[in-house]
Amino acid sequence: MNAWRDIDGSSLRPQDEGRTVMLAGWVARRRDHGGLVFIDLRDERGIVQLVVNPENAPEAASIAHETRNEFVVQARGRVVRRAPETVNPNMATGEVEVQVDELTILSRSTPLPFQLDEEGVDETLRIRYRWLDLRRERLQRNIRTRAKLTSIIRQEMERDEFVDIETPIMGKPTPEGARDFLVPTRLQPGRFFALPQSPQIYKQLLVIAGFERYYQIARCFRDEDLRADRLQELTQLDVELAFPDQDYLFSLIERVIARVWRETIGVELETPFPRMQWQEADLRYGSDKPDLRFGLEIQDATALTRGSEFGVFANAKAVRYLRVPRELSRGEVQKLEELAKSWGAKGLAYVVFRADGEVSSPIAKFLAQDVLDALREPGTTALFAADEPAEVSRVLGFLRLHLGRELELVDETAWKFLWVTDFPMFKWDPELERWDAEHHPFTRPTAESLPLLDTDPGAAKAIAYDLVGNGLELAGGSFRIHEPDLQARVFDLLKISPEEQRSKFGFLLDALAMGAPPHGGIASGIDRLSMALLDEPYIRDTVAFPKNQAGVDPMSGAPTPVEPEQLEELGIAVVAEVEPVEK
RNA sequence: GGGGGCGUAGUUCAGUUGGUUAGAACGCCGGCCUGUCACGCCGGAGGUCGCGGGUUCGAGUCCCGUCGCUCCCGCCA
Repeated sequence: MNAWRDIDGSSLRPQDEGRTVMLAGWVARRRDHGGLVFIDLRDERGIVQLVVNPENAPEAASIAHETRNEFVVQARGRVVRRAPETVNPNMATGEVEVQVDELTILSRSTPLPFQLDEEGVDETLRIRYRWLDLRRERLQRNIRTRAKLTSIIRQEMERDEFVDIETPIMGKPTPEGARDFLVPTRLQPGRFFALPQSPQIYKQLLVIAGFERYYQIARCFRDEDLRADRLQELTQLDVELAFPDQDYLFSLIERVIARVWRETIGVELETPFPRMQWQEADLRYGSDKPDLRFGLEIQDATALTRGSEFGVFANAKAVRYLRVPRELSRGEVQKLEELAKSWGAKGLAYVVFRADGEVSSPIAKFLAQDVLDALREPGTTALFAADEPAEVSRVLGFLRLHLGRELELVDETAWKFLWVTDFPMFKWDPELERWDAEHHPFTRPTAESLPLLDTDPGAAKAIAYDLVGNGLELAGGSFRIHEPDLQARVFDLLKISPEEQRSKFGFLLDALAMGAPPHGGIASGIDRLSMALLDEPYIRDTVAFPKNQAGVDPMSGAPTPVEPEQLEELGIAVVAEVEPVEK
């Protein structure tokens, strides 16, 4: 517990008895008793109790009945040591109280729209009155810890001589990736800047420009749907360096994270973090960000069920299963199947191996005895997905996470970090009938994968990596292509025409052609890192002024319609139906 | 774009198979008590049950629509 301090910054301690002090803060609680008024005064460091004789300070009595309102008062008084028997160890107020000689109300408060000690308050209300919500202890902790986090990041980055360089917020729309937020401009009516989804191209240009070690704590914007762990406006540590070395880059990030964990929450992380290739993560966990706080790994049964009479198994490219360490009821499995279907599964086959040796399953009769024997593990349920390998991975990956939570398999006390490496270069987009960059179009293929770009792009691997912590993607990066001809080949694969390449990335291609060193980097979402660090289920509570899930700020009302004159200047006509501007 | 959950007092919530005047706690207002600290005691104000429509003798409750919030899928290089 931090000590309460005098307005001059010195601490208040029992040995200060008799000292005259001046205090200012919020009234957290007040009571009156024995002709005295007791006020719990709160500042950012803690709570101290003021004892006021209303004869000395009539203002204290005037706030007598409003027990929850947040008055701001200033008080002058003497420090009094409290008799040990009068100190309630459960109470926030400590060994010291202040006998007040003079009390001034600096600021009054209306009744609050919600109480600060109440849980589960409607989020719209919390964001609308964010200045109140932020007074809560948990939010104070979150925002202050986040500040500590960015401070440590800067110290560590600068220790390794990375240079902090700002890049434009108003830039060029990006054809790949997320939807852009657009910014019109009066000087060029009808044209738009885009807010950066990341400073990707700028950071490459900076390294090409001779800043061999660049970093920035950058704002990024993506006009996509929000989630409990996703914001539209996010902050990331952005890092790029020339002549990159993956081991160095990993150790740099590990050093930052280990120090943050140690100095903010007192947790000693073991470094270096383990590494796992993407393919292994996909097979064992059905995810590129596996949560290693529990087992329940995906098992393969493709070969085993190849000759099965069960057509779904016999014909599927992949048959895999999760072994649930329980005998699930039919109702439970049905619920799981519905979930699996909502994730795109065609069905969910299951076999319950009862503790007594019995097998209960609608598909058991189609499975040969030796197959059942091979799978048998009494007291468990095997849940099967059979489909294309990618589909099976996806569905079982979701199912694994769901079961981990549902069956409380997750070790909530654990910190499980790992690097996922060797991502594929591309994934096939069946709708657009073209390859899509798994990471981004500037990602460097591994040397071994270069020949595959022509023969089998789907098998090509990238020098790309993610840092995963407790199932959250906490950082991601890659080495970049620094040869213009290789970059053009990758653009070709992504079906970006030469004309498009020129118009959209001409400046990058030009820069690559003028002596670009090998380079690469990493970016780490500060919001999500804070979320992991603080064990916050909602990323919004790591941000001082978040927007709601609809991307609206209930506090200011933004975004709002604008005056017709403003649109006129910008050369914009709005076709959406919106309420006119509120005056 | 799709699916789930929620919407009742300022706040958090309860509200039975549809049935008198819709409740509790906290907060707020008034009074009392008086070294209190989740203070206590007495009293009071406060509700378009999100909105619209329907079924019914009767709807907070059932049905349809709609809006808002939230969680998830898609999407997020």
